[in-house]
Amino acid sequence: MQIQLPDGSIKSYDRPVTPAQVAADIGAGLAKAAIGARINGELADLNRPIEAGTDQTVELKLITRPRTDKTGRTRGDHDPDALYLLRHSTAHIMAEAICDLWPETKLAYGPPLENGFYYDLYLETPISSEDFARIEARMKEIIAEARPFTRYDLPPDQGLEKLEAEGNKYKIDNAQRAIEAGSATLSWYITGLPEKGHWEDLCMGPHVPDTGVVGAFKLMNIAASHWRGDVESDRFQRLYGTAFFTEADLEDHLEKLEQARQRDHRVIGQRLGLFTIDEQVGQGLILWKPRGGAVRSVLEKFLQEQLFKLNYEMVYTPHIGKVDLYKTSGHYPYYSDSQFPPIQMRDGDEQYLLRPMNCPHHIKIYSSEPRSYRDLPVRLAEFGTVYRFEQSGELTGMTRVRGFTQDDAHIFCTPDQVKNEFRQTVDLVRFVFNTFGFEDVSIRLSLREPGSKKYVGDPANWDRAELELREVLESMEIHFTEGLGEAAFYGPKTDFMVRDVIGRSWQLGTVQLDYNLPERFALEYIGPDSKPHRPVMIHRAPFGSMERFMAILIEHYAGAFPLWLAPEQFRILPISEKAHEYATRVLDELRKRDWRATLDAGNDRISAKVKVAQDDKVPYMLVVGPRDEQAGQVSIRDRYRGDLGALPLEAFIQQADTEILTRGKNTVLEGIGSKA
RNA sequence: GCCACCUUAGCUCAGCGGUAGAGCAAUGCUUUCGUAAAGCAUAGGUCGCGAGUUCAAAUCUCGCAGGUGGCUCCA
Repeated sequence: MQIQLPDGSIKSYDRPVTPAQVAADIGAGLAKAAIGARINGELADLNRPIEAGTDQTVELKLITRPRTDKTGRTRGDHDPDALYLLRHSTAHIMAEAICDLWPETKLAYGPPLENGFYYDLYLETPISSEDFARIEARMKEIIAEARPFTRYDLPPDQGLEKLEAEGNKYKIDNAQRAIEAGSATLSWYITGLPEKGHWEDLCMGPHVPDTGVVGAFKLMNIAASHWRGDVESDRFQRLYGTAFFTEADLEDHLEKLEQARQRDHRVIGQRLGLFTIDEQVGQGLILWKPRGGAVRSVLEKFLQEQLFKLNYEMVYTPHIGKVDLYKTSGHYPYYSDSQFPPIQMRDGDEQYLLRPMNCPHHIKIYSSEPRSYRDLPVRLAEFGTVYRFEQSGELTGMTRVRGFTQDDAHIFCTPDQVKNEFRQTVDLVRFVFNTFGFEDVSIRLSLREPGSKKYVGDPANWDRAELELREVLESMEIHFTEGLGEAAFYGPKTDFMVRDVIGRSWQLGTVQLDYNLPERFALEYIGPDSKPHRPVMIHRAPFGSMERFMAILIEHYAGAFPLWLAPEQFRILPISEKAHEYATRVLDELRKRDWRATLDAGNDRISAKVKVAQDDKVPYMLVVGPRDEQAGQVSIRDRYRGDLGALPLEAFIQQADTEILTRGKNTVLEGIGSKA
């Protein structure tokens, strides 16, 4: 058997070996550092025998604990494989500790995650975060014992028999799934040695060699989860934790989490006075304060400018409509659970609904007059506010709310025009995202779940729509993932997803293809043959919703909006009251241009004014004193670059104007560097 | 909606059975100052809301509301 190592070198063996033995053959240092392996790409235990015929070549990559620097931090990037093994094993250690403390615990499932691990378990007694210290203390004991993880395998029937005898239905379920997925055996891991091991868990592995490898860990939080993700099924307690090879790495991780918290749009939104939520107004209802409103208004103007270039037309429609409208559209029968209940009129049976979507209103504008094929595409745009009754536990800041404004538009076009219109809207979304410098955007083709009853319309239309979306994305060479069951109820869509500071993924922009609503509303246009034809609709929103986009934008810039977006673009800081008159003249000059400028007329010292303006993340501070007044200049301070020196007021205005018009591509005094 | 936790001054937080505190912000006065916080003073709180236990509740118990993290959901 040939073992090929990542550097290309080959070692030959005439008998089965384990990665541990290969590591030992290479060197004592490697043997000590190794904690697992990839055998032909598969993650495996260090002591897993490598099975192969004599003439076969096996690729082996040893996974080692990281090298650390003087401070005990991992050097370079963390190895995801090493952390995966470590965290998986830590999950077992936590599970053992919990079973020690609560012997009636029934374990279910405990995988590693990107940043840690969790274990789902069934236990009547609620575990609270106050119990974490006890659990952690027991875990530390297990780690101090440096007990080996020892694997053993049983054939499926014997294994199931054993599990039946133990009576844990969740593990039996796991085992049955493994067998269905084609597992030849069922495996257990003993934390300890077989002859004296006292704790074991059904587990596919792999694991680190022993519990002593875990250098640092922390239980993070506890949440409810459900067996097989089914709300009706048994409720688990899910404990989240994280683990690293060293204390310093763990501390760095916790520090990063704390920094992320400081970037959180809810923290910054409060600090910078961008928005507020009032419980008397209602959960999930955003009140945009003047500074947030300033940003939003720039965003809306920016987008409208783009839309006019693409021949969109603005429309305005009310926030409610009769229930019957939504029966026709399909919203009411299909999604009544997630809508605010209907408004019942005093007399008669009439009911109105707060609209969950804007499309029915726009459809009625389309159908309010006869349409010719010559008029198409018709592109109707509106910053349309919609209301959805999201579950209370789902609401978060500005990212998940109950009332929000979509930068919505509906394109009505002929079947021939679909691909072109779709391509154009995808380009628009990409242009928007590029403008704000979003780089970590993933694109998802959201398709229907085969066999589900969540969708309206003719399957043939669905097939056609899904195929068209796919073809356009491929022709544009866009990399995308597929999301089965993520489609809208009326059609498939392309979603643009970004992550927030906590790592949660949110849908922002969306482009949706819809053959069904034109059908349900019997929309028509007259074709060149003088006969009526059915148009196709594209629903699209580049920002998605103003609220969610704003949230992501706040986090993206950590509240430091670029000049063209900043709620307060300039703040004039007079050195003393003697300069107030000149400062006011400067202020007037900026405001004449509709720029968002303020004057700090307080009697603080200049350094105090600077500090406050820095904290408020104002892009440019204009320091003015007698010197500046005499020279007709302003002393410019940039929030990042500090004191940029002085410029004549007119020259500064010109440079700032360029920075605003180019949306930050050219900044004031760029490249000049030296102080004036 | 489910589970755990949280809710004290505008903000960040301390107090955790004996009747409310700090820093920052605010307001006033002094200072008139050249690039990340000058000094002094004043004001500000039914301790989320409602019950209960107790001689006594911000503190203990229960209910409700809102928030945070997950789960589920997400047109």
